[in-house]
Amino acid sequence: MVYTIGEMAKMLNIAPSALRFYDKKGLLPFVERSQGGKRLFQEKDYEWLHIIHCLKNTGMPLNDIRSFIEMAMKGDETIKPRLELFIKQRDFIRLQIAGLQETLDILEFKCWYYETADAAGTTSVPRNMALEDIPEHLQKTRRKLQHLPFA
Amino acid sequence: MVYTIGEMAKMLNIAPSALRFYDKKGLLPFVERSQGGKRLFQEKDYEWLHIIHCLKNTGMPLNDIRSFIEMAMKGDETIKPRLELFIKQRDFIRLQIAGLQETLDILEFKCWYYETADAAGTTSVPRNMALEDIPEHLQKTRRKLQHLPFA
DNA sequence: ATACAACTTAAACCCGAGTTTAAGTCAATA
DNA sequence: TATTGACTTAAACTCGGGTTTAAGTTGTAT
Repeated sequence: MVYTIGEMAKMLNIAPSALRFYDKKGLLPFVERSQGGKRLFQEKDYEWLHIIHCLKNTGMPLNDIRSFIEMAMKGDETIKPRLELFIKQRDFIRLQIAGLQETLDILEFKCWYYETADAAGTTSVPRNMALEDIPEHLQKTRRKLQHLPFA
Repeated sequence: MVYTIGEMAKMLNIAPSALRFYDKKGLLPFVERSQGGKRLFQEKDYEWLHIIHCLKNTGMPLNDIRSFIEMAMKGDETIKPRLELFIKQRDFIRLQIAGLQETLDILEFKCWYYETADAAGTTSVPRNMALEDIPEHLQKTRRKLQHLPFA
């Protein structure tokens, strides 16, 4: 079963122009062409594109994805660099999650803050609330935010 | 205590040009000027900038941050829109974290996969390994990745 | 008073990640 | 065979988020 670029784009739920763009950037060296020059996507290409999608989800730049694809197509001699690339990306994602978790703590505090302010009609109520009157799971964040003002 | 743009930039560990850029985009309406037109950053402005930094960390676009700053400066009449903005951003971050967690699972599987391939000298070893021989915490991800090829 | 570093602005430039446009080709159907 | 819709390319454009450059000003130290 082969697919045109439009069909494949629909299956992936992205624009055909994005696929052409990836191809131009060297991310799709595996895609074959018809006599007339049209791209012919195979089943296996869908899997490649799925991998590309995953890597994109991790925030990996297109250039790095291209390197990975090139390496992966070379076979077993490139196991080590591929491993290193994934380790780097894994560590990067761990950091990203940790950062977002801190941010989420702050946002949850802010939500409580403004819900309380909304109920009271003024931000002075949550702003001046004693630490022990604040919901327990927010107290740690509140202490971290000590040095911050109202906002 | 007031600071010049250069001092403030150093405290925040960003380029002065970034601060001017934020100012131009309307993110710093609170910053005052000297007679000569130089920006004078106050202690409280550091706190504002800290908030901006947090919001940027959440992936909030500068335009949304500007709205937030404008609202926050207006006082109690804008409690509700600020609350809504934070709820929106909190939910967005929750989704972002969930997505990254899935991605991390995949990357951890890939790291194991290539470590095993590296030890064996070929990807065929992890590729053809029976599900029950795979480390337990990776089995779920492996099942999810069933439909994928080698890579 | 002058030099000098650090500031000011507007405008141009850069980057990644695409989208849009223009001009042309392919191939299935009427 | 002519039309039509989906494809092709190169090049221009977009957008967010800045950085760089050029020309000029401030204000402090000598």
